[in-house]
Amino acid sequence: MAVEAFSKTKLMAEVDDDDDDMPLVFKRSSTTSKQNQSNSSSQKQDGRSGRQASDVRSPNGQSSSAQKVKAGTSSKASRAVSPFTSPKASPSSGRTSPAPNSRPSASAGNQAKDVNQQSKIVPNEPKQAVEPKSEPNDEAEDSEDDKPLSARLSSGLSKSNSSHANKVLGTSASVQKSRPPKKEDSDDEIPLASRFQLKSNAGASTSKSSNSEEVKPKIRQNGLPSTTVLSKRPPGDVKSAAQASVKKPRLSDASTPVSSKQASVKPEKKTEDDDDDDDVPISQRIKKSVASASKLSSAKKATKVVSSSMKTKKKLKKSKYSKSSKLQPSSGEGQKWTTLVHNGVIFPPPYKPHGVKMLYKGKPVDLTPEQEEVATMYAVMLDTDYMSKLQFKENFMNDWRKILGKNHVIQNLDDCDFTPIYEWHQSEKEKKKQMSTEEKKALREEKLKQEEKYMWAIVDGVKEKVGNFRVEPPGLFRGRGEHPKMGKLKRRIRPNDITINIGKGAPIPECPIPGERWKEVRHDNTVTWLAFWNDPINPREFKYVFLAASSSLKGQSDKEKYEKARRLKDYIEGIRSAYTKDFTSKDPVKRQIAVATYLIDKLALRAGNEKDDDEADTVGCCTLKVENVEPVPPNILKFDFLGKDSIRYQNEVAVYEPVFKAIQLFRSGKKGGDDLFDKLDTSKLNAHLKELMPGLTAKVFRTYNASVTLEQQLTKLTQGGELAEKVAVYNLANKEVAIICNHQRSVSKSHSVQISKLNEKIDELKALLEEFKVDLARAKKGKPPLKGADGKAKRNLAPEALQKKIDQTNVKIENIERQIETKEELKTVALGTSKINYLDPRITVAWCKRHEVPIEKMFNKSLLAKFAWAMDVEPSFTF
DNA sequence: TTGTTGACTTGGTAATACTGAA
DNA sequence: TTCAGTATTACCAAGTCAACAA
Repeated sequence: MAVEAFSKTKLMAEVDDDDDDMPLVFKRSSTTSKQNQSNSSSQKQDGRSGRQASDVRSPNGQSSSAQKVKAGTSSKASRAVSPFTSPKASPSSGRTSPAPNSRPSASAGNQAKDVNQQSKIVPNEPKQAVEPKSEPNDEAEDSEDDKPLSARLSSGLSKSNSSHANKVLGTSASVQKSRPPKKEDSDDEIPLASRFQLKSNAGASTSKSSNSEEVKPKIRQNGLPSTTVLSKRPPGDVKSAAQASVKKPRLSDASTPVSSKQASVKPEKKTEDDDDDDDVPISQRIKKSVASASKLSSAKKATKVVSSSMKTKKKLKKSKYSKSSKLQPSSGEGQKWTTLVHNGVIFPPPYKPHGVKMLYKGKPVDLTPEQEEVATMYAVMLDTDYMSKLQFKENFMNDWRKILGKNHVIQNLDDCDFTPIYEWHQSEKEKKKQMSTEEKKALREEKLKQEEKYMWAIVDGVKEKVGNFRVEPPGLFRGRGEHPKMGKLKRRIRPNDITINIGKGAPIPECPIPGERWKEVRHDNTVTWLAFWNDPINPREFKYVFLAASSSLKGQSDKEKYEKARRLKDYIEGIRSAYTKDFTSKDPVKRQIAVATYLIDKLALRAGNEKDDDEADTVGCCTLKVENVEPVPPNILKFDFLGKDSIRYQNEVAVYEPVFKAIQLFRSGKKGGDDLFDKLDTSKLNAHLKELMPGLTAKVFRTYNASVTLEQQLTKLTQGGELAEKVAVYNLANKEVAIICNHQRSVSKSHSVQISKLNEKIDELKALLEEFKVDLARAKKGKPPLKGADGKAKRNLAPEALQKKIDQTNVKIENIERQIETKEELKTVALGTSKINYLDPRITVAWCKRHEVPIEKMFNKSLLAKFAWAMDVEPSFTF
């Protein structure tokens, strides 16, 4: 609901009126529709124990050590079922052994195995790469739990469409020069993952919606066109926002006008591959490949439209909107807001000493409140996996020692016993849990009362939720993977660490700690943060306070992200043709760029920025090490590395021969820890991508592939039926995306218990079933039923009634079995991440509208708020 | 040209809230 | 009403990427 324009001097608390209880959705309902219309060597191969709890995510809760067991331990390797691979596989490629224990005794299909077990692909005929030979999928029924997520995707798919699943991981553009891709054949818009199964559905999607936003001026929610976004000012720079407007525009920004040089022609359809034109920039080559002059002219037209729209913007600014009494957002270049009012941040309460004494060499020790606070931070982590990490303990002790002082009795962590504090903490937790509902409610209300004023900001007169208004409390740094700084003390943040960003003329938030003051107050309207402080663990980095995901600012940027990914669809064919050609380029840089782009496109790998020594040793595409990619002749690449958050990525893919050879070449003469792409980094790669499409960066491919996959899966799998079936279809499609993106989660602690319980239920039902069968046989002979297990006599039922009971019990058993199956399948797959970050919500909304599925079934309250901008999309929308 | 910095997005897990069966 | 299982939210770590500085 829109909030009236608000006096800057008014206190925030005053506007926290009734509408607080209103749903956050459609806050600016009057304008949302407008929006929619417009617009290393040290990386151990085996010891990847990075994660806490289940460092290397095991699907069955087994420890990472179990996963260290490598090739040859698996009795039966899983089949090549990667979305990008052929299902044809040979045995014994398993890198890790299946879980030796803790498996539920479910049916074979449900049995949990090691998620990291490898899949293997049998090569295709290189020249027939697009249509490789179909191979029998003789082990398709195998459990998939032991496969990497990426390898699991197409197992289900291959069952339905094995011939497609047999494709080599490749570009849709044929590698054969003489065979230009035919439009009707081309499924370039679809990631390979989806293409395997979706080809048959080509054309099934509805017509593209009228969302041709690229050529329209971007409209902000207030109806004003936004203008080119400029660079941001570093926090250290205290220049005014006005000064910021002289900075050069960001090339990547979607709103940046396309320069004539940059405006790469949409490479819709290629005629024939030219001769080797390695020396010609790819963008030029794409242009060259454009089939007709008409397309060229249309591209020019598009550029013109963009520029004319820019003119329109200027006109609008001058005529209509500049007269407004209130400055409009986007009225300045790079400007994110015009007025910004908020109340700053809330600090965690000061430490309250508990007085519980820890033991040192068996004796209680007196600690000062400060020393006790740090000891408590450690004590509360006694039941975590960090306790098994030497680095954590060492870092903790080093920092604690500084607080204890040189001559303190405590000298050695091994002699410390934190159990009394741990137990005190547990009992406090328990007490809290035992509180009555009323007490809990009262506490909640008290907290809300204290925090209420920090929860909201007024941005350009509209009340918006603030995301993280609470300052991070002190604690021990919980770095993921083998983070070198884990266990270090994250000191308490004070007001004089914090820089506030607020509108000029807005009341400066009162510092909540008496006698202290903010470090700095700025009025920078080119950024969206409300406050920041330096990260105590890595002082060169910052912690920001932003608006919540439901805010218009975030929504706008979200929408731009998806629109950019959507634009990639128009360029993808040319991009794929271009990199395919460069696989064999004489220029080693071009060759590396081509192969890297291919991997990013096909495997949804992250870009892979360089990392410092004081960070966990993880990699992305550009930082892959030689040891992370093993070529297995004739054309298999075996990937094994730790990606973001130290999550292991394992996959085996069949690739085109030129890619395979290129990888072999990149590896030659290098050691395991050397960079595979030694002539490449993310900035070079992204600079190259921008030549192909304005604003294109590596991460756009992830969004693109995820959204395309979702759409294609939904199209393919939706077959009507009950609501529950449709929901299941959506979740299945969501799962495919999560697998492509390698979104893993650790198996919940209660998973095996839950499975056991379900199995017990099945056993009970089966026993019952047997009884019914006996009774039925007797009833048919006119005999009474036998006594029940409890010894009591049973009712004499007619054979028909007994048959009905048998049928009902069978249905119950089937349902539970399905439940087990779903639980097993999803136990290591995180569906939420892709939904929040990668799937264009308009695909979901449009699908829901087409199939009469309530959107609430797909999006929870916060997602509905986050995606408010997508809610009025036409049912015919296609990505 | 390369390295650094700043701003923002992405991502998994712990904590908390909710829900339905016993 | 309790409790277990599930869903949601909060938290904060860890990425990406563009601008800027050297």
